[in-house]
Amino acid sequence: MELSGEGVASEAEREALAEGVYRRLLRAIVAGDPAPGTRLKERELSERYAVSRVPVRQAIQRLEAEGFVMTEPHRGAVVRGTTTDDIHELFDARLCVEPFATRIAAERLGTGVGDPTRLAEILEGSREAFAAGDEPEGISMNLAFHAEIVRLSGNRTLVHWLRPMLGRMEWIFRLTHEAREEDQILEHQQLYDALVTGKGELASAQAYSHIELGRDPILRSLAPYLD
Amino acid sequence: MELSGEGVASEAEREALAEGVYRRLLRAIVAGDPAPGTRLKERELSERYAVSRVPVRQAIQRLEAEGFVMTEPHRGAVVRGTTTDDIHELFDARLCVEPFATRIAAERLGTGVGDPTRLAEILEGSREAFAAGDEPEGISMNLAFHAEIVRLSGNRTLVHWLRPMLGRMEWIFRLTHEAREEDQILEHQQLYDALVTGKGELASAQAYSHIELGRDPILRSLAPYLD
DNA sequence: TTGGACGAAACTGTATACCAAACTGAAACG
DNA sequence: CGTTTCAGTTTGGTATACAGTTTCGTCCAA
Repeated sequence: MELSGEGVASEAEREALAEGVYRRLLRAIVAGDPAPGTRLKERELSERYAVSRVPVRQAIQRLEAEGFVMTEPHRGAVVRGTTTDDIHELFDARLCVEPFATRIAAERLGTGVGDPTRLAEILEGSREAFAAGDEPEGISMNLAFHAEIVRLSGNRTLVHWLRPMLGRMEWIFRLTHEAREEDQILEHQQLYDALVTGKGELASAQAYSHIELGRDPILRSLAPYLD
Repeated sequence: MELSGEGVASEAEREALAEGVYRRLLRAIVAGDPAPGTRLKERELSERYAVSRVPVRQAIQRLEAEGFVMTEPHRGAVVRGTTTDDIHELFDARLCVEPFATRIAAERLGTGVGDPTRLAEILEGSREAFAAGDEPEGISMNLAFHAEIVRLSGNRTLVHWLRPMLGRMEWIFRLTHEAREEDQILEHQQLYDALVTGKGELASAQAYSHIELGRDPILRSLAPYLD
């Protein structure tokens, strides 16, 4: 399951080297290897990935735009730590985008615009992954479910906004193992039902509470990792 | 009135050259000089701005992340044209962010968090600018009003999302002269009153209808410029 | 011993030159 | 008239160099 690069196909193969560095670096940061606070040194990275400094800088610039690193003049990029406020900000931002996108997606699906097939496949896939005990795959699938809903809203801007947030969510879930597996699947199923039957208001409200239900457990589980 | 660079001070002086190229290029695009469809040639720009290709590429990358240009592999960046769908997408995205941020800002202000002074100054400034017949300044002020509300939500992610949208709004207003001056000022005043008295629900609803009221006039005025 | 001044090393920000791959457009050809 | 080829242009990427900052360790002095 490829998390990034959905919906914005043109970006996928663009600028191969910088793209590759970005992808590997993001994966590494999400995995926690360059720990928060670590300075990302251009020369070091360019040697590690066997490219010149240019693609490295492009990748870092993109990571900064998406909020994963912070750069200061002449001091380069450091991996951003995460505070309680950051988590709240993340969840608030999701509450802003996802219920809104869900309503639009439901209204579109209700009038026959858009195809919920992929959404159903993802939902089924996450069920199978968790049943098989493959937590990482289940997490990816769950996040892909959210991404697919926003994609079904047909608004590329919202898709664009969601992507880095899902990266942070992946980081959170991998760190905490706080997947709320059964609850999530149940809520996703209800959300799916409301979506495909075109019940925009209901679907939106369910998306809202689904996100909000995750906040406190995550804040508790994440507490030891927060700055 | 500086439109960009509010709220994210650290980005202001960072990477001076690339920042300058970005700023001048964005200003030029918003002004319509490199018309939509124009290819942005790195060498040409680096000569025009008397810098090397590196800062130019950084600026272009940023413009792409914010949606002002589109790049394809080995074909470089072209200024994005605007379609009717783009306008709808822009307004939908604003409807997503601004009412949400407005509610939070109102609730914060209602509990004494945050300072509405700057908001009041901006509102007064726009009134004066329009009274003095300075339309560009009035437009900038009006957009700054929206930016300030989102800033008062305290959510940097939302601020980050809003910035490029205001750039596009500025482009639209300068092109169409569709400022709805009196209506805008009146609606802004009502919005301000609801905000400072902590009426989150009301303020949010007013933000929503304020944005929605602009959509149709703009679509009509903008029709000749759309692809 | 501790505090601060000093200097070298490291790193970023930028410029320049260069190469390969890909695209473009026009001429040549069937 | 349509297709193909080919040279020029442009981007994507690399290597290298250098100035300005920051960082860090050392050394001197109180």
